[in-house]
Amino acid sequence: MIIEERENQIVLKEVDDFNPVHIFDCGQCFRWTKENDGSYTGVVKGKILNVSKNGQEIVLDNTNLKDFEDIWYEYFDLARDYSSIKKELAAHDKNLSDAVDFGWGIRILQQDGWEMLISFIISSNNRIPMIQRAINNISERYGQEIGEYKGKTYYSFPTPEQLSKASIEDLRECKTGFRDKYIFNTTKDILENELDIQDFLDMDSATCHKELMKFQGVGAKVSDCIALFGMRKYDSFPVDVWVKRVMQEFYDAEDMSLPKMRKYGMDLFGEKAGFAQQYLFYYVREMEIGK
DNA sequence: TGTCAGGTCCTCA
DNA sequence: TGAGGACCTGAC
Repeated sequence: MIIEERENQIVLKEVDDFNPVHIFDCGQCFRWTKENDGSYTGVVKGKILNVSKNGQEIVLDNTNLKDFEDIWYEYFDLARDYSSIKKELAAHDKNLSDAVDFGWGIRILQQDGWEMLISFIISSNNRIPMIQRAINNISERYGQEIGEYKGKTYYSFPTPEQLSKASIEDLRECKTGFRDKYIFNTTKDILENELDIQDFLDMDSATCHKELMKFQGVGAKVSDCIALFGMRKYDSFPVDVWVKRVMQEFYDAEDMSLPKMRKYGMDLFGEKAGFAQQYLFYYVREMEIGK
């Protein structure tokens, strides 16, 4: 990978496994919006970034070399060799190989654990546009104004302290629905017990999964998503309706319960279960396989 | 008008 | 343990 600094931009050349569409549309994040020109704009760590693919180049707009080194290199997981991961997964079986070919540019973003916790609580029994809207409402009301980009104002995701200013009714007004009390209680839980989200990153996967489920509104699936996308637990295997479908279509899994399906997937793909899940999930959802 | 969506919680056996 | 129902919301 070659890194080139231009005016207010960083350009990445010769990146093998990086496609903004795959990365931002594979269901791992909710705060990147697609612009009319096909690029994506989002907010991370108080910075607004726009990402586009121009031929073989990846263009990161509205940034500089320092922020690239401090934030974006880690956020986009650029130290990881996705080619070798894909090679290993593709060798596992034909279906996974097809899924990897289809979503070749997926990378698992290293997102903020606290933001993932609240975001995936909102995701339960919900649709993606509604999830995005609720998170945006929360950010606009309780986060901090970051600035403008191409005429639009952007806000940071609120800290636990900032979000604690919201009542259950306030959260309902943000269109979180019946999850309002889950968010309220989880936020209160963190502040009152002085829980540090960073501690979850140091836990082993099983402990992390179990501890996350102690928060109200966090069941097995949501816990796995938070662990995978916010806590670097790459052996997590979130099982939702889509993954259940793919396991039955591709892997002869019988109609088993979700906890059993979770174990089935973790046993099947081992320490790379999270990566396998992402390629499979993106593949079946885009192709609407098994629906 | 009824169903359904990237689940979780609660209740009851 | 496991099954069954309720649950905000809004798009079809």
